[in-house]
Amino acid sequence: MSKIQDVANLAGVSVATVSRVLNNSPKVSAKTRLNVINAVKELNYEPNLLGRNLRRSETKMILVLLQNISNPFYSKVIKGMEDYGHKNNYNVMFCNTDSNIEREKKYLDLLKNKLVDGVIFMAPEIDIYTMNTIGKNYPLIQCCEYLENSQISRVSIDNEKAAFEAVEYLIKNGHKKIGLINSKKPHQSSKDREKGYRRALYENNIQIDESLIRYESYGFKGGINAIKSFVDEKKVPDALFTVSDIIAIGAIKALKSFNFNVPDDISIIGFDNLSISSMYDPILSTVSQPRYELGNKAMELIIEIIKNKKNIIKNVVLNHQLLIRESTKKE
Amino acid sequence: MSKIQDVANLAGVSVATVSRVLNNSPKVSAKTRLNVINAVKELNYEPNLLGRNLRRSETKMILVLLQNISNPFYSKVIKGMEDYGHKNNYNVMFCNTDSNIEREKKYLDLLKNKLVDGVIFMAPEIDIYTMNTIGKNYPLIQCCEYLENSQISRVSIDNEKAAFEAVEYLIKNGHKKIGLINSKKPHQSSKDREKGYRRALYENNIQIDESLIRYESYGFKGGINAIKSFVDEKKVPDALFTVSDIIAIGAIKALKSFNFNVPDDISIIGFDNLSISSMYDPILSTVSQPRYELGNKAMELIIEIIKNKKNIIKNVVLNHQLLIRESTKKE
DNA sequence: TTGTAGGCGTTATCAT
DNA sequence: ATGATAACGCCTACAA
Repeated sequence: MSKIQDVANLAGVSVATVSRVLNNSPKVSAKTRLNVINAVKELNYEPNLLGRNLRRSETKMILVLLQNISNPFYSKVIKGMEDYGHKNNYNVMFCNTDSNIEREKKYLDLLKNKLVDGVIFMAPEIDIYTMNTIGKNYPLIQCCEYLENSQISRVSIDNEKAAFEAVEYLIKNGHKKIGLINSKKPHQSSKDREKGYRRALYENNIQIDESLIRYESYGFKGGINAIKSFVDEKKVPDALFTVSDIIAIGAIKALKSFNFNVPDDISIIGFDNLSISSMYDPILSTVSQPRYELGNKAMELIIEIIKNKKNIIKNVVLNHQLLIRESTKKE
Repeated sequence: MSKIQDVANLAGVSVATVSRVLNNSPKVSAKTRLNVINAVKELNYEPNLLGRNLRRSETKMILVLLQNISNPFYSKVIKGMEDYGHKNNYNVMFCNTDSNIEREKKYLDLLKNKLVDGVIFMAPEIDIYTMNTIGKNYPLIQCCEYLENSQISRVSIDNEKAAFEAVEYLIKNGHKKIGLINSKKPHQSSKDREKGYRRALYENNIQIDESLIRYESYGFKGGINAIKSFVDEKKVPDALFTVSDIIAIGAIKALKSFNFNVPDDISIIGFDNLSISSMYDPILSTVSQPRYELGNKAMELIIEIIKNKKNIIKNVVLNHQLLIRESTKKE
């Protein structure tokens, strides 16, 4: 494996000149540059970036911490991050925390150990104090999910408003007994979506019936369990808002098994517009987040912090969209 | 940000001793070790791994190249890789190639630039010659998908046999007009699955009817299109084998829209046992790959290569499983 | 058991 | 425009 000195020898120049050529410095004569380039080719030279990284004290690598990479929600967010990152010569590394705080902390060591230049959180597990402390010393951004009141910039949608609109749509279309299936885990987005649900009922003079609210695991089974418990209690809502598509799909599957028809008997609105939601039968009405843009923006913000070394706290809110499709009955 | 020298100063020892403590060298007196540890804590010292990596010329980082991280097939494979990697002090980095050869080559630079210690391919785009060449100089492994006859170790299932068994099951249960929906992209696994399909028909004395075979995009739409074309040609099979669950689900969705019942009118067997396949209605019969183990083994192999520096070509074949569920009619 | 010092491969400053 | 050389932070002979 050849190193910069070998190239220098072959080209008959100093390592400094080789380095200049490699880094596109303008102060190299055309002739020398050509010499060097030929030597590089002849030796099949590949710069050892460990040396460069140490010297420059940067890695051009961003770490993205998410709950689990296989969550379909992330796919477009990831794309948005990668695109912006690559355009700016950054590589992006995605790591699963599995909602495990120890694991998250382990990954944060990559930051402290200078192996990555910045971290984007998509589902922070650490407490707000730790997050703020790390954020004082290292570039940090929160994307989609976040700790409220933290001193760390974030980009997300307005979850409260989105939920409000979804539930209001159900109300405007004649539904009265509107249930909520929320996640057991009290993420900020879930809390906000529940707030929106409650406000929509409140502002439309519908008494909130706590027996129509369920807190379940965030997934297919959560939806199934919620429906089972509604059926058990012989009190099935005439419409449902769920904090995720995957919960909604579980709910639909369970409703079918109890011979309820969606949307004729029950309307359902999910959240996130996952690809599966348009494959399902019926195609799910849902709230769509601008996932690509969320990722893109998060990457923009972190690179900005890295470059500017200063940290102005920003709360970027992007627009969501209510998608009405087959799982909701129109009045 | 403190460095090793600061710790040494505070502890009243040399940097060598600090380094020894950090690396758990046994030749440090208990007292000195304690001193150092205290100094480390007091200064909140975090070693700069860029220095270490350069010095040791390793990063303890494995790069996994896959088509797209959001493909649900990968989720458990990824978990298997991470678990084995972490247990052996390796970090794992997953990157999307989007089936783009340029992008793949770009990521391979991380290997040449010494930023990762090895690469696992899950859907190689580069040609066999390039792969072999790189494999001569750097640790490489193929997982699930692979280039046949390459000089690079791999771990996968026996796709031909798995397909054979699936199709034979359909035959044994009374189906005669058995269609195949394959992927347009001629990946090795798809080719092998088609081989298995053909062999099953052949060995059971069923004439292969090429008009029952479709090559479509690898996804939901592929399944839909295939069914549309069968219906257009007024020649719908009485059973279908598809090379992926997601194609199978597209097919089911389309069949429903044409008022075919699965499995009463048509039996379908997919491939991969994606989580969505057990959420669907009907629950999909499919071939399950030991995805966690595939990932685990691939990681084991690459770490082995890295440690041993020698490269014995291995073809590891793990066992698949035919899962018969709701989308197939029993005779 | 501990310290000294050289070197990993690169970049960047300062001469020339 | 080019070269010599000192870092970057760490590890590890080798010496003591």
